[in-house]
Amino acid sequence: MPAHKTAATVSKPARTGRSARAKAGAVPHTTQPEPLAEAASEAVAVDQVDASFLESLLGYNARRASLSLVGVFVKCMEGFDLKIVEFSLLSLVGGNPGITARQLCQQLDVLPPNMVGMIEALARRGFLERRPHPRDGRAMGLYLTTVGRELVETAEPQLKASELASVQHLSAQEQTQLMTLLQKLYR
Amino acid sequence: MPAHKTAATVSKPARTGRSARAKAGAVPHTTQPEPLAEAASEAVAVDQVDASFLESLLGYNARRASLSLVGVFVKCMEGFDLKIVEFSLLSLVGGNPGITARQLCQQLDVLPPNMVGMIEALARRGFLERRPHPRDGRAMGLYLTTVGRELVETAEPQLKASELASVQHLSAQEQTQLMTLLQKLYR
DNA sequence: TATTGTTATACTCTATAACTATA
DNA sequence: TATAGTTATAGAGTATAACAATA
Repeated sequence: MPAHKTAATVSKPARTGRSARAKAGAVPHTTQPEPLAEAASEAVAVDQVDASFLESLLGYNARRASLSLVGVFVKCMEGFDLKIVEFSLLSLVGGNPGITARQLCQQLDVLPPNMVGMIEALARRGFLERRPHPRDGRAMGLYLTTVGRELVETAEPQLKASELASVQHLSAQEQTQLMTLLQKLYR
Repeated sequence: MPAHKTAATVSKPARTGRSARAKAGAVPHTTQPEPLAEAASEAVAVDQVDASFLESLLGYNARRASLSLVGVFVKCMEGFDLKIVEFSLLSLVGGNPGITARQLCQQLDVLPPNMVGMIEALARRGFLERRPHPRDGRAMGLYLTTVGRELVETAEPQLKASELASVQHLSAQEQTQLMTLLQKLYR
């Protein structure tokens, strides 16, 4: 079952600063019905937003980091007029000639009804084609066309380069560590 | 401007293995019109999907790691019937009494028209309330109700605990390194 | 009986235009 | 003139149900 559907939680760089939370008084754990943190109906203004709790969450940071890299990905694929999922699909077909729609659904976490249009659109653009599956009469194998192959062979190294450029401020060791730690999180 | 809109690229654990790509023959960079990688109309079957290129991308790994933690987040918030963005909103209001809808939009990367319903829904559920802004007649300051505060004060530590439990297979040093490296990616 | 691909459709999320009240 | 909040609406993404053909 899909693990997406996880909209906005993170976006712009958040300011540090303790203004508002300090003003409200650290929210004690004691159960005092009165006084409330902000009196009866006091109205105050927030100058600098304090997002320190969210920023302390690993998930928050992982999501922001992911969005940052997704941005690199998106920008790079714009030149090819491909969405991330479309590029990923073509890359998988390129690496797995004869792959079925069902297998792509599992890899890309796309439901079968939503995969249909995606494949058809890419086929209409001349990037891939369907052939009967050799062993399963229900399924269709997917293959890159020559144009599709050229696209993937151009896009893949370009993407790697963009990604590398975007993490140039990390040392080689840090890049390796990061990759290792990320994989530890989900594998 | 929002940085989302980045659907499926990643999901289930991908198998390692070189089956299909090896069979297709490493896709040489030379421009030989014939033979194509998969002959004229050869149909082959893919047994084990090879996602090694995608897996070599930092963005792919970051997204999968993020989705994994988002899963922890979602599961933890289910008990409170809160979406991630709703919890984040309440947490921000808790830490920033008097925060405006506009400030929340910037923090959470939600567009103003979409913020309206979210705030109203949480207000209707009795978690927060609006009061006139002390200095800006156009704006409304947001404040947690007592119920809302209790919710946040219960949910926040519970979330921290869930997150910690989900990364128990990482050493304390690795957890710190990971946090640092993630922040280096987007800050 | 279970699975692949497919259609139709509903629901959620995200985005744009435009209006009002105030700064 | 610009901004905060709001309404209406369009669009993209994601979800379920159901069907035909094949396993």
